[in-house]
Amino acid sequence: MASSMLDRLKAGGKKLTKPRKAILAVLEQSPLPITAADVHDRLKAQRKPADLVTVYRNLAMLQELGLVNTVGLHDGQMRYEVRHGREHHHHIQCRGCGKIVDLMLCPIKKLTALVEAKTKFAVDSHTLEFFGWCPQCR
Amino acid sequence: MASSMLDRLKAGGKKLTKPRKAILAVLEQSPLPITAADVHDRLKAQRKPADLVTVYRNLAMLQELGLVNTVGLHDGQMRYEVRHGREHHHHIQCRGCGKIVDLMLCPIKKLTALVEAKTKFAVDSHTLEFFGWCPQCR
DNA sequence: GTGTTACATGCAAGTCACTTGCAATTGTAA
DNA sequence: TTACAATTGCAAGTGACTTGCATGTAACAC
Repeated sequence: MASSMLDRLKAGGKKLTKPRKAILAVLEQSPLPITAADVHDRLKAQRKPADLVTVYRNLAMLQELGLVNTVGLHDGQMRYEVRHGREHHHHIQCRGCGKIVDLMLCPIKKLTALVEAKTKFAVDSHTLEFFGWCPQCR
Repeated sequence: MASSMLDRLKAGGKKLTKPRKAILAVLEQSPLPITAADVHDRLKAQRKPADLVTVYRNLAMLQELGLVNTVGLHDGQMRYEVRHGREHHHHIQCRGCGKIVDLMLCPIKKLTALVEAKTKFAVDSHTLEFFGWCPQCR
């Protein structure tokens, strides 16, 4: 696990419990954003089961500390991905099979100043997700 | 109500019931996307109450016919806005008070071809929402 | 090591947005 | 006016996520 993550946990007064370490490991092993239920299932598969509530609480905590990003794809559940060492990016999801692919691009940075000028808001984040049909499903 | 909406309903074999007309009117009167609960409340305020289930079913139907857009802002509920006569656009929401403002811009069209080339997906839609702090809340 | 304590966990129950089953109602077109 | 399919309202169900609370356990001091 990246030591920066351990440092951030320590700085937040968080303990390194067994379930917590297992949850972090699952997140780090996943190249794509996954749901709380996914994390729960993988913990069970690895014979390190933790309560789904514990998963939810840890994901919320990691998000507050800025260690994970959330990805909402409008299918009624949040997905989570570790932030550490990864560039800001977006995703595309297939409407057929649900497959998610990373898109290592973001055209929004240049736009933020324009949005701020138009709205007088202080913009602090944005979401951008694409939907369509993957090669297998179209 | 825009006659195109009536035409589309008719073409879809839909009846023009009283609750349905009232729901459409509420949507058309709202300049910003609103939730099913919002629609339900406004119907009650207008003395044209309809069951929340009826609201949900009509919103789903209108979305299928392409007469309304859905807007997901990651607060656990969908919002709906009529499509008729409005350009494709996005939104910004205040993290403090929840206020939503229309952003009449979209930088994504030009990007779609690039995304399709990179992923081999057939892109058919995208979501883009901004979050920040409005002038009153920051 | 032992003790202390604040943070964490697991279970049960609760919440909230949304959906489904079904009997009763109502547009619509013949 | 009749007939039938679409629609509605109510009740109950679903699924993601949250909260309350008693028990468990890192982490730090001794």
